[in-house]
Amino acid sequence: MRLRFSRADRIRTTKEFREIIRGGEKVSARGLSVFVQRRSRPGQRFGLAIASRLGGAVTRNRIKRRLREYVRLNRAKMADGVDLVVVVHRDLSGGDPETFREIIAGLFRQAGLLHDLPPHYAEESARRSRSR
RNA sequence: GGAGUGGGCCGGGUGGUCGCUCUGAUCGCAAGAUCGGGGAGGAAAGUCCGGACUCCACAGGGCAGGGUGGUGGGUAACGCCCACCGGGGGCAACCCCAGGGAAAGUGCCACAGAAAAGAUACCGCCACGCCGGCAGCCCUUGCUCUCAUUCUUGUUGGGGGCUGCCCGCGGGGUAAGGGUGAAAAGGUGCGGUAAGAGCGCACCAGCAGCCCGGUGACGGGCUGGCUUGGCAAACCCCACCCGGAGCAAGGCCAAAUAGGUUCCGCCCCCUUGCUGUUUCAGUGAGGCAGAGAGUGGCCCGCUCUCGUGGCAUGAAAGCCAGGCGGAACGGGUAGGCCGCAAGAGUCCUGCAGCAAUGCGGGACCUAGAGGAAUGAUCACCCUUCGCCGCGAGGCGAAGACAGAAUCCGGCUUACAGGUCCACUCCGGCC
RNA sequence: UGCGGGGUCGGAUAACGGUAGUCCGCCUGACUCUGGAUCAGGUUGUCGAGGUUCGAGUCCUCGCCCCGCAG
Repeated sequence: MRLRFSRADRIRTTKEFREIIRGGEKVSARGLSVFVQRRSRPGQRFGLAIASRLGGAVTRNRIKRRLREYVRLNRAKMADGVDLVVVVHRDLSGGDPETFREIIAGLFRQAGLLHDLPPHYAEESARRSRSR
């Protein structure tokens, strides 16, 4: 499986965001929240939201890009048939990428979305499958 | 070499892998795939000004409101830029200035001070007049000294006059002085005067007129009368500018649901009492074929409601209104597409101009997202710092401010570090 | 995108352009066996940078931050 994350995989309208946040199940940990709405159709869709008081456009974009990169590399191991909205309330732009990944993986595992291996194994297997 | 002033440029590089997005070609019914190409900034920022563009409004002008404010030029326009003038700062290069009007009017100037602006004001100074006191001199008179005396001496006895000084009062002159204040009625000096005063004179500051230079702000010279506090980023006056809203502008396509307009169809049957009374209409009761609602798990049953109203007519047809069902049309919401990337464009260059800039010539095409792309990772190099090492070098860390959202011209603010040019001052050497 | 309002001690809130107050808090002392209450004294502030003015919390310009409104 190719590791992609394109426009069709994103939640793109205010109405859908509101629906998922209103009706979804909420799990929070370490400055992050995720709202989960289960769907009957297959596939996952993600909406990423960064609180505007966390900083300027540069820091918010940095957080969002890191988050998106994590989702791109790891969504194959995550539950199917869900819509997710991930909300960031804390500035995670500092610090090294490894701890950032651990924080997100912890949240997803707590929400019961990530059934698989710990994150560094996931990284490792991803790299192996790439080189293969 | 040191210190500084003004201006320009850059602001990590190369390669590999995995992605995102736009686009060209090919393949594919489509989803998409393959190959090729493009993909943040000097401030993209703040949104402080000015335009382009779009829609609305509009005969012309004014008021209100807002903005700008030395002069000349540049520009599509500006609160921007250039040059110059005036003022201020710096030894200098150079920098800073909302820099029109205070004699149109209103207002304010705390504390202190006589007074903060109408100087008929207060204190003071000055001469004059009056009252009083003191001192000196003179006149007169009493007493005394003396044997005596009109003389002389003495007298802190009385009266009068003159002069000087002092206190008070009166009506005048004066604006020199008043030490407070951020600021004091042009300043300094000489003359002058009862005392004084631009009262007169010289210089300085300022004002007005004339002449000369300059497009002009203004500068220089001469002459004159002697003179006007500050604040307009207080109200205000003057000159000039401004129609309003904004790409979520605006245009096109266009579901579902509700509503609008038009058209078509349907709005009933049986028995019987009463009223008008030919059919028929109204009204009441029943039948229970039909529709709807409620109830019971369903068929079915039970209960309730509906099964038109008006005009017109001898009557029907008809017309108007209403209800139900169906079709079409238009507006419009979600959503989609356009607006939206060839432009006051970028680079090189000639001419005009002190310059801003203008007029030409040549070459080039350079982001286009929309809950919002431009990222992640690895290796090598570059810069800086720390540690180790005598050293060559090794290890580790860091690499500014910041992210397009219709576009453009400015302003302002943020910014590690690097680099280039011109100029000024100081020191040294030749 | 276009508007509007506002930043004053630790908190709340006043102040014509003229000495920055008031309440709560905090500290010290008095009172009390101690604490509380009470009384007296003290502490700390105009969002930042420029400008106008003799003088700025107040007026002007620029910046920073907060809150709100409209589509």
